[in-house]
Amino acid sequence: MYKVLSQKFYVDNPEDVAKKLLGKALVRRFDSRKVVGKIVETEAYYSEGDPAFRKEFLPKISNFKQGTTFIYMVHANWLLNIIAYNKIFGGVLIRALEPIEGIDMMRKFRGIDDLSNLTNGPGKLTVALNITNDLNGVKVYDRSSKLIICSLKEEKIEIVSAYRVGVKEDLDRKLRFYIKGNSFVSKH
DNA sequence: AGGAAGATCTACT
DNA sequence: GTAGATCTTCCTA
Repeated sequence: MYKVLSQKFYVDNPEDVAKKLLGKALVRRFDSRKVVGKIVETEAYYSEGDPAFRKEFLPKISNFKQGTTFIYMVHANWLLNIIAYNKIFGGVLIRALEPIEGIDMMRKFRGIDDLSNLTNGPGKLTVALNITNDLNGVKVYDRSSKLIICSLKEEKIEIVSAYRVGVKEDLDRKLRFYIKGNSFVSKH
């Protein structure tokens, strides 16, 4: 049902990968079950010329290949990024999901029932999929990983571009992308 | 030891 | 929808 995207998918500008990831499935595998969400909101970050990029991370991650995860803590939340770049090193922050499968497990991990509040934010979705530090550096293009990204049935979507959320100093470019009309987007 | 960080929750207008 | 408190790890001194 889910087809894993190859590593090539992530060899591209963060900006383009961020757009291409919309509508794809983020799959969290457990021993016998899985939790799946459709990616509905992303943001692109560049390691150069981007004030919002946290340079102090660079020494640790600059050798990360395209298609690996980079997970870090901000304000008591684990945030999930996928390394993606062509020339200039960068990544894509996954900001929101639409729950597809394993919704009961998401509810359990989040400790709440409200479906619309399970995965509509970068820190919420990591809780809902039980993503923490120990999934840092995982290959999302390897089907044996605990976290993978797959294609879903093609759907026609409209992409909205916007300024990034929460960054202290943003660029004069719209690097946040989300699926128009989707109710799981974190901020409209 | 202290501060910063790309967020979330709650309690309001 | 905004404002303020608080969340936890990591980095710098």
